[in-house]
Amino acid sequence: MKEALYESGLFHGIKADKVDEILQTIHHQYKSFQKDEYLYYSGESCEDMNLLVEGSVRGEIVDFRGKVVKVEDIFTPDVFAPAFLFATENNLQVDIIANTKVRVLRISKREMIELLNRHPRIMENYLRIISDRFVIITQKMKFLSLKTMRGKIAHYLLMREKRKQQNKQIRKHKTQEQLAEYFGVTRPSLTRELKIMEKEGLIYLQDKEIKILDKARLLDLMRR
Amino acid sequence: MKEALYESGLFHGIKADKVDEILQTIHHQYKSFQKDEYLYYSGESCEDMNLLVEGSVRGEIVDFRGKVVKVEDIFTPDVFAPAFLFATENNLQVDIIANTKVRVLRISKREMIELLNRHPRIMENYLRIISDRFVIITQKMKFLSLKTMRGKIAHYLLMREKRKQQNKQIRKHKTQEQLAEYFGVTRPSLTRELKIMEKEGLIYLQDKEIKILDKARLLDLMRR
DNA sequence: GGAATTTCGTAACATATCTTACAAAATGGT
DNA sequence: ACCATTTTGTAAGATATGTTACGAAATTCC
Repeated sequence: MKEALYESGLFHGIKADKVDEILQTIHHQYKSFQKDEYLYYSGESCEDMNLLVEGSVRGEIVDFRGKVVKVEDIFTPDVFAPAFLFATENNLQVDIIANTKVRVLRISKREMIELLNRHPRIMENYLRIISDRFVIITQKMKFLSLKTMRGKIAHYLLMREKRKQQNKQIRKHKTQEQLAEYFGVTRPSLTRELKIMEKEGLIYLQDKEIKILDKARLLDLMRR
Repeated sequence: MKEALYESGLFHGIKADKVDEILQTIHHQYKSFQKDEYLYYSGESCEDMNLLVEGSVRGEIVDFRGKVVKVEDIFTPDVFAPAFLFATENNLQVDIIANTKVRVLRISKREMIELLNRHPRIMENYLRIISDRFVIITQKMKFLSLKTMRGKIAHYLLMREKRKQQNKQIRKHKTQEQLAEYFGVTRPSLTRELKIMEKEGLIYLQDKEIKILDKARLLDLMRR
């Protein structure tokens, strides 16, 4: 659990014993949550920095009434909702829900500002964390703005391909059910479209995996 | 033009002569652009902080092929693309285009970090700027994730209402053409839906303005 | 290895939005 | 006040995706 801290983006580039030393100089606390417990409700204001040291949480966008889209999963040892802490309107736009048993390190905004001022490295780290999250959400938005289901499928497949080639984390296989949710469409519609794309020779469905056959035409699909 | 600096979020809470003094200690430059000139292309890496001191720019999301969505307009005296400067993957996801004749203050990343370390107030300001932008884009995403056109119309109208009541900038009337683009639908479809909603007594179309008649039912529409 | 559960394939029909086209109405310039 | 241009209203047919329902195939559990 402590190791999570040392490996976190927040303390990146700072030696373990130095991290301990720094933590002794500031108020902080650990808090635990059960699986499926809400860490924050949408609309609630965020007064603390939250660093996951055990487990994972998800952010879900909520509208005035019901859930709409899962934004993303955050895993140990990442900070979640880094931006809402410092925003003028610091009310969370999302629900934060524990995927598993969870433990977080909490540091108040006031203390956090102190920390950032005293430790240039942590400041740079925190800026990077917020900024990276911003980039991710921008990409997500780009994805949502794709109009057709084909476009989304093509985008998803090509990104996955790209990640594989860069040897980044190869994430586990998603079921069509999960994919459909990710795309914001219904499962039967997704299946239908996938089969049509297969007939057209764009992709190949094998062992519940989706293989790319015609990359060029997939790229073409994303025009609109 | 100088006044823009003093009123900017970046130097908020810092007196004008102090701003001048600070600027003398760090390298910086001013750069001008014509209307419609590209300040940055999507994919280009961002190595400088950019503070608008004259004019306005817009960010446009670009896909592998064509434009998709206008993200937002940035006006003097705001910073644009504040997150990309510090992101690990610091390639811009958007095109930045001059809406008008534009002048920007540029400070390199290295100098910027110096600045943030030396001046706690500027650091807090910069964090707030990034964070606020994050909140805006999250809201935008929330909007995009609304499935039905009715939901989007309802959301838009209710937000506009809210802004009016808070006496925030009352933006100029949008044509149906512009609204349709904003919603990502075609113009005839929007007109049709608006007329139907009018018949149902939800809204009232008068002088090209959309008036709210039944707030409660509009709220209801956003469920899905 | 058989039963229970999950995942996938498919079909018929419903609905929302798009496409294209045209005309009416409003607006702006001179 | 008139003409040119923009904006809005409308309609018919096309297309994409949703809904519901059911069976087949695959996977997991005991």
